[in-house]
Amino acid sequence: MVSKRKVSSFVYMKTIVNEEFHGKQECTSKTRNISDALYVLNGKWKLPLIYTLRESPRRFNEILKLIEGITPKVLAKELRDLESNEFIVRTVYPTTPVTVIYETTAYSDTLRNVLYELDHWGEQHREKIKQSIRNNKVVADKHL
Amino acid sequence: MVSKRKVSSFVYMKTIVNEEFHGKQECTSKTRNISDALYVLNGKWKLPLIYTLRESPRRFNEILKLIEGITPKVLAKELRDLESNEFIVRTVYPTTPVTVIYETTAYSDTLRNVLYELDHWGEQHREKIKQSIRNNKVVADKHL
DNA sequence: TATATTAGTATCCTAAAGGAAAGTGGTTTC
DNA sequence: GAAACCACTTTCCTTTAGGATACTAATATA
Repeated sequence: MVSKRKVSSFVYMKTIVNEEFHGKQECTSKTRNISDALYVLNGKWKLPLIYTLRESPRRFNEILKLIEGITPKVLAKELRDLESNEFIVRTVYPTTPVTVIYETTAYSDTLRNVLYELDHWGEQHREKIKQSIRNNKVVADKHL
Repeated sequence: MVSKRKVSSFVYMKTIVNEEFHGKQECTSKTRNISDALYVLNGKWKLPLIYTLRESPRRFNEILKLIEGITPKVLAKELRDLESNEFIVRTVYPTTPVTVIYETTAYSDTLRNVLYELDHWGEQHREKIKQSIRNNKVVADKHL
């Protein structure tokens, strides 16, 4: 009845593959965790996508309207990436027209605190930028 | 809105639930914070850099050795970016040869929780990946 | 027959990120 | 006079991210 796309499991992590890279060096071990996290989460869309899909499972065109500015090509690619890293699951229901539901896995729940802190920080950051603009300081920002 | 399409009751339910409990306006405003945060923090180096500079003020060549893989050109650019966003301060001491110290501002301290959660998540993520490799779940990838 | 809907692809393109390798200028030490 | 140190800069190059626009197949509705 429903079909799920076959995915080739995880992407190797650069830091694991390149053992000579991080390895036993004490100095880099402190930033290694953050670099590893960024390696799978980096980019403009992945975290916002996980955030909205964690709120609720959604369909392709629904996400397109929800995530402001994303194009179908980019969305399809990001969803494939997230699926291959087991953050989301794609399920096809054979309705007419077809229905495809994307929903987060339990693994996405481990990002809960990361998302919460980024959400919180982003909000106060925008407030700071607004304040800077009022004080005639010029700082680049995305939303006004 | 209720769809006239013939869908399984499962999907039909979800669509209604989505519309009633997760309005579109609300959702986009929530991902906006995260997008705003990513706008200034995105990239391979910024968060690892803030992390190490929050540990201790450091000199240019010191950072170069500490952050594995970064080149002087990229480091100089990233430091300029972080400075312009008021995450760090650059101070020149007229020694011979010249000494340049980079240190974080109080504003970088607002990223404390974000960094802590990313650090924590990255560590457990790497453990998960290692486990997957031991279980032979991983298929070859371009980074090999 | 014409149109709409679904979940995407296909093509083409630009800008930005990132990287390798060498060089710079001022000063001090050997 | 040569070499080394520091904090970068310069040049050239490749890769990746992201975006605009158009298009597809299958079905259903008007």
